[in-house]
Amino acid sequence: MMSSSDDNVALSMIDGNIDQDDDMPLSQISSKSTDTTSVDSNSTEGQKSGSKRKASSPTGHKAKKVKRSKNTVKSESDEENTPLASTTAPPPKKTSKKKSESGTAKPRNGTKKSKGAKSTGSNKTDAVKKEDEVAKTEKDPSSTREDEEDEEKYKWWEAEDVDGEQKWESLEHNGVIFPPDYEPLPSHVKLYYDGKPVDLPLEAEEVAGFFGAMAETDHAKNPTFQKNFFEDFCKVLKDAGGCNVNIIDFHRMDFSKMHAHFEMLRDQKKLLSKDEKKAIKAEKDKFEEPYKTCLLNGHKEQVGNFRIEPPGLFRGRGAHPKTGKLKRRVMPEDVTLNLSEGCKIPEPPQGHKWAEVRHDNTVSWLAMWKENIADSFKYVRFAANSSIKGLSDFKKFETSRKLRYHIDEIRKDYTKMLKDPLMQNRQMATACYLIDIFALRAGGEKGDDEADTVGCCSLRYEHITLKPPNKVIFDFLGKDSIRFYQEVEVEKQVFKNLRIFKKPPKQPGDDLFDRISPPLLNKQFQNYMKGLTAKVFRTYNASKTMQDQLDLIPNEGTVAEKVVKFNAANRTVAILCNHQRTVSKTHGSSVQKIHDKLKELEWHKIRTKKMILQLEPNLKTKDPDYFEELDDLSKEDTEHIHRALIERAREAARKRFQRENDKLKIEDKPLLTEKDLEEKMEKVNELEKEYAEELKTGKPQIKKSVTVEKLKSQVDTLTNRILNTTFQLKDKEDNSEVSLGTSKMNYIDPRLTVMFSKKFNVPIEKLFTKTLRDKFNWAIESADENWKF
DNA sequence: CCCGTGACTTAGGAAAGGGGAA
DNA sequence: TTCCCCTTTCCTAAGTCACGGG
Repeated sequence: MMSSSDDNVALSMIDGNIDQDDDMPLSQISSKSTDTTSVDSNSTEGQKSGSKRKASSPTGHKAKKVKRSKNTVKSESDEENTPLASTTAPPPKKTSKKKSESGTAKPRNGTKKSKGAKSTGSNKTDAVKKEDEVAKTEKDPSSTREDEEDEEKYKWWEAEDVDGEQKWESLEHNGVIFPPDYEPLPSHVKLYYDGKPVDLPLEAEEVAGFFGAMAETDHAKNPTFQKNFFEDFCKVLKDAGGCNVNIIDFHRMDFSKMHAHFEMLRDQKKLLSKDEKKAIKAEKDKFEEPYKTCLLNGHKEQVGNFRIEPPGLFRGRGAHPKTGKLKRRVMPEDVTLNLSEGCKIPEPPQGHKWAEVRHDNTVSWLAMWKENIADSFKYVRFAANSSIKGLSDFKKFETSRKLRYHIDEIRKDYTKMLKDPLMQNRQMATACYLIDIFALRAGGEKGDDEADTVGCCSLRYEHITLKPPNKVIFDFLGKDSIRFYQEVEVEKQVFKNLRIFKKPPKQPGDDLFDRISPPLLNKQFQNYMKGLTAKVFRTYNASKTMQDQLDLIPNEGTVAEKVVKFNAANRTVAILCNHQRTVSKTHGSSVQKIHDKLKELEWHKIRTKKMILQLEPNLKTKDPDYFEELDDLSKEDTEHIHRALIERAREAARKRFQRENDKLKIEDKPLLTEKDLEEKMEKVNELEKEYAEELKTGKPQIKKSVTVEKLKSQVDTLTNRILNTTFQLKDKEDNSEVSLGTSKMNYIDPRLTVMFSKKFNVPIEKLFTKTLRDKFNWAIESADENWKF
């Protein structure tokens, strides 16, 4: 499928003379140093040339990653870096913000009015405002900060900025919650092997149980998952002393009894009465209370994940080589706490001790442990509504917002650099283009023991297909193994470059961008603006897109309509960022259901109109438009609807019968008999006959009491419902595989949403859920209807 | 100067909750 | 009022990126 013809031949030379060798994939160059500078990499070359990655499978999956040595091309330094470098015109003003000035300083321009006025008195010296470009004039007496400890939320954005390096002054918390100890299964619930019950030691039973609980999931059917699980299970079993059966083959194990047991437990839980559930919840809440919050600089703040992750089987996403491995139980001895020196240290669980207690105020985690799958750290952190998270979120958006002062120049520069004679620079420019235009992620290198996913810099030969004159088809798995598939048109020069990046001897499995890497890219970006990295482009372009989309919405219509339009704008952003969700298993049927409902509503409406005509036949000539749709439904459709209605009526009758009987049984009264049921059914049968007749004559029966007025109002109601349902259907289909939440939560500057809410008079509750309102409280309180990204 | 480590953001799916239709 | 489905929240995996030490 990689149509080689297009890709490989005739690489029209780019303008400028390009050193032949410069075009050679790095991995092929052996000792010559082409890039003027460098490539003195000979040292490393040896290994490289031999080890180039090959596609290991027809599908083009990588075989193994070889570290590439980046040294090689060192930055062509400076001067020939026309680059993306420097010259950058400094943005207007803006000098102010450096973090360095902790405290004091700054409120450059003030605030937007009013809002602030509410409780706290107004002046926000705050970080938020201070950044505000809108030069409003009010000055701002450096404010008095309130010290009240009001338990109501501490408004960090109205306080002085805090310096960057240090994350907190004081931090006090109650530690973490450990998962409950393993509870052995009842003795009759067992794993079976070759049909025989297995007596497992507790440690192994627990692991078997992890699998048993998920026996019916897709994970459990995945061979890699099974293999990894089985290896770890066998190891645990062996370490625990083995069991009565010699277990050597995963497929001879039978988890069905275990699985049934867990299902039963779940059902049981579901069956608890409302009160019981409530009581359990209350107890749980009470227990968790102390862990939910902590004291940060004297202010109460929420903790995010205060629960240590329970043991289980690792559920990797996509084709993860380690999926199914045992995630071992985390003990207090694995956990490092971080809090203020001198404050009370939370007690570790009975008989245990903490791995370490640290007092590092340059980090923002409360506790940490090492996880055994990827050997990386897990952290207990503040919740999204905390000041620490809020501040860094705010900074993130401010940084991306500043990109607007540089974006023109950046675009100009990379466009120019697309033709640079130096291969590395062309790669750099092309990558910038892709990141900027298609919102690709940076794409760092990944290991063999991770899922094979890519971003910009790690794109490989097989991930793009070129169709002259300038069409590119991207098809690769990105973060979370979500597919990125797009057929797009690109700048002529980008197309040429990509073709060169695929030039032989490159082949499937090879990196397109073999001379650059995210760090290199980011280093260039820093030349334009402090804090500028690849990911900032995603934030910038997402928020910019949102702003532009919102600007197109007319300020009219009902709240519901405006919300729909807002969501449409949101959707544009989500599509830009490729935020997907798997269509729910029930999606197809639920769409079908809405279709059916729609048909039924139409039928109902037509039928009602027919009734009107029966009452007053001359209306048809008076208002032909109104009765135009009378023949819209085919006989088959009508019949189909009739049948569905009848069937539903029967079903309902049966259910009602059942329910009544259940009730009578409890009350110990005589039950209804089959005959009673038949009676009920008889009514339905009559209806059926009525419909059959109606189908023949086309004339519905009319009850005595109806009037034309009543019928007309029924028609109106139906018309409305049809309209609403149609909208609902469209929304559902448009949204079926797009996830709006991720962009709303991470990419769209929340002040845009707040601006929309205020300007369009849409209650913020319609746009932000409770959690998002908490998380973005700073935005809600600081942006007004004129705010601009 | 790497390159591994550490810390932090971003991400989709599962579970829980809640509100509307029957 | 119950039940079901959609929305929200929880969970934790999977990215990005800076930095420090050999």
